[in-house]
Amino acid sequence: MQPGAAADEPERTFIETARRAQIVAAAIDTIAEAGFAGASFARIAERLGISRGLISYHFSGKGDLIKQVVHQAAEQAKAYIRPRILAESTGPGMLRAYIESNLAFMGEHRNNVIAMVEIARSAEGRRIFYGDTDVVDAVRALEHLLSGFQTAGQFRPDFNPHVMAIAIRAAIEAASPRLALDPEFDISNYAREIATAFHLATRVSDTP
Amino acid sequence: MQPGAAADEPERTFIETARRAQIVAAAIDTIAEAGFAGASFARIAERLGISRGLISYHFSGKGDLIKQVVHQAAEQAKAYIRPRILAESTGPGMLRAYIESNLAFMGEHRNNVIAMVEIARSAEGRRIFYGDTDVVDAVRALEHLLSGFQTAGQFRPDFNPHVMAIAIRAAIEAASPRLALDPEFDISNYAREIATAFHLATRVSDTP
Amino acid sequence: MQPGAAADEPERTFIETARRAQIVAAAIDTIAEAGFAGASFARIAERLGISRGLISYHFSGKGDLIKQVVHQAAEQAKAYIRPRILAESTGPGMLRAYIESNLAFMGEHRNNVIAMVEIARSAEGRRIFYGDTDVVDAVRALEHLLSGFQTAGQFRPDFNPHVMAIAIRAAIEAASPRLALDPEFDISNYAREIATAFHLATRVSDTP
Amino acid sequence: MQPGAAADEPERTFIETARRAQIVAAAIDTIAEAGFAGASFARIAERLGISRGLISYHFSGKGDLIKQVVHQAAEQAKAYIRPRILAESTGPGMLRAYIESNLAFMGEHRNNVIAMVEIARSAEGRRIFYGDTDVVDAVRALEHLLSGFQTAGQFRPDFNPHVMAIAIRAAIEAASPRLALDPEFDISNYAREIATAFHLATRVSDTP
DNA sequence: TATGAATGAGGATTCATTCAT
DNA sequence: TATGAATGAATCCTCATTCAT
Repeated sequence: MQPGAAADEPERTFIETARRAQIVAAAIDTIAEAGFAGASFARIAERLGISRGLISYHFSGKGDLIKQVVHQAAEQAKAYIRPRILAESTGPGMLRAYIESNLAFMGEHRNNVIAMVEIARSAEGRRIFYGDTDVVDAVRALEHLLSGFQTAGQFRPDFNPHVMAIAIRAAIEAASPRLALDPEFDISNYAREIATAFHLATRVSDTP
Repeated sequence: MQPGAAADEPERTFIETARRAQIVAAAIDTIAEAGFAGASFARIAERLGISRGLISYHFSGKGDLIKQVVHQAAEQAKAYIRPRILAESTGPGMLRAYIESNLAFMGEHRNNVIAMVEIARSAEGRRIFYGDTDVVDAVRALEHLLSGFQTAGQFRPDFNPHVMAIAIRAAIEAASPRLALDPEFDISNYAREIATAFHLATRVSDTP
Repeated sequence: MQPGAAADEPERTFIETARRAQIVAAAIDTIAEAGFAGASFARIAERLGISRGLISYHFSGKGDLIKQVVHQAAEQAKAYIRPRILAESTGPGMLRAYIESNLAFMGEHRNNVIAMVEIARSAEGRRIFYGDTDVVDAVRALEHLLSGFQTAGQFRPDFNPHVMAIAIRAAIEAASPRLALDPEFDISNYAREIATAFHLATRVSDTP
Repeated sequence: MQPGAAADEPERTFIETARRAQIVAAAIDTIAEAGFAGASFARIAERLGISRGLISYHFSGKGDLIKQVVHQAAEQAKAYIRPRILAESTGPGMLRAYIESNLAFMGEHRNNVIAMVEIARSAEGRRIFYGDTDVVDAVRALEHLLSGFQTAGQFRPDFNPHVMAIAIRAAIEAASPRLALDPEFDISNYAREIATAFHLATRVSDTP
């Protein structure tokens, strides 16, 4: 959850930065459309009307491009979600904000999220990020949130925060294929339902 | 949920049936091991010590093989899970049985489940099953269970059964990568936690 | 210098054996013609009128093919040269036989030798054979011959067998590019001259 | 053997001359390190911290650059070797000086020599110099030396100077890969041994 | 039934080169 | 002078599929 900055990034021209972003964006759309395995350099390049070689020119390899895809998508997601969580003060409020802002972001940036999920799910994608923190972070940060406020007494004390975090992330990510396939899928309703479900699953029990 | 037999299946010799089952089993293990994209005919054939061509001989294409993989895996899962659900009489009991038997089956047949999830998640796999019922069935059957007993007053009346079914399936399927990657993952504990969480999320509210 | 046999060679069909030999032969000619770097699968395949993929089908990679090229060429060379050396009884006789039979073989199998030298000289080729014995053997075997008969008093005692072996091999291999480029190059005359030169360079000094 | 200047060389600014020399030097080191095939413009440019394009700007093509590499290396070698030969008065003295100064230069300018040999050996390199005099010169000059003093009665009359020159050059050049690969290779000892060997091979026979 | 031979498309990547700036 | 952006050809390799045997 550390803010984006990496000290040793190579300096880049304006044009290069633009091209890289453009290619990353095209990669995101291509992955969302054709899946991770279907997102060949050829298809990405075709979408932009550039040569395959140019992608290799700007990225040191397929793995590099994929990493940038995830990085870019993750940064955007964090920028969207974090303030909405921090605007809340209670654990349950934050949990609801977490779920709803995650899904709201997904609704507004379908492809970003579809691409991330697609990458995370593919075996090759997991190989690229083997040992990388960025990916597991999503679950871990949520787990911390849960266990923190559980200790503070704002959540039911007898659930396993790790398991609960997995379940919540799974429910969020499950929206992704529906978004992609079902044009009538109502994501804000989905968000409300999920938030309520996990509110009930985590609240301190009401009877003494 | 109709039992395996389709009317227009071609007649098969004993040997052919055996070979097909053998190849499907090898495909399951290969997918579980190397991922969907990594499960080439070459690798599957190598595992069995047969020629690549033989797979093409027995299956009309890769899509056909994948369909059989899912079919075979799904049949086994149903055979395991259904009686355990039907042994229960109440809605909450059935829900708990659904969750726990699903995860128990996953624990005992890792590869079957990993393969199914791997296929369901891959874009190419989804393309193969586009419009196919087998895959959506898992969610739909659960949804029927929920809405049936919701009508009967055994579940909280104000949740959307479709959304809840998605969330439950997602939580169950999320166990798959953990099973594959984390050898210390305790699936029976995970099952208990998930069952409890969704029990709380679906029970009729206790306060008037 | 151990005879060809490798115990664990995979069994091969008649056709496969033939194809492999054919491809190796085409590779030899292509290397001789276009150099190591110029011997792409495409060019080799084109020469045979087969597809590029077929070469990949029969050989596990470029390195594998190159190894077979060297192996095949080396076996033929050994089969030609060894009996001619062993037919001699004295050190000087063997040395002359070594030089002359090497060069005679080169004259009769230009491409074989050109290919071997080309491979041995290219950086990539050396990478493939890094640590391999087959290649250094040529110098080492000669060195043993020299030092053996030097000890026996049949060669001048005060030369370094290793250095001398290098020089002799170099003189032999130097014929290769001439063979390739100069159609008028008289290799048997070259052989005689070289044999004489190194006879003089290695004989026990005639004056007491 | 004509001194460097060609009449129709284009005029060059100081900077251009410096850059060209710098690039040629980098090319030499790169070839020595990565082999001829491995010496791409990319690697050469990287070593200097300049752009690939700049090399294309200064040289009309890869062939041009390679020619300059050989030219520059050859000039340096000649400047080192010639005076050492001319300091001798007898044929055998000159031959020994030729061999020893060649090898001494190689010891002191490994990369120069390795690069030259690497180029001369590669098929692509030979293609570039097809019909070029610079390369054959090395052999031809030595051949003149041998035949001149042979006529003068200072060398054995019955050897073929052309063949002998080839053998001597080959022995000298054979040191190059050893220099590159074997850090313990003792080149001055090698030089002495070779010089002695060819002294014996070329001297007028001592017995009437 | 099963094999092994063969294809051809498509994969990422590297390369020398060109050109506007 | 020099750069950096871009190209297109060429590299090896893997894949699913076909077909004669």
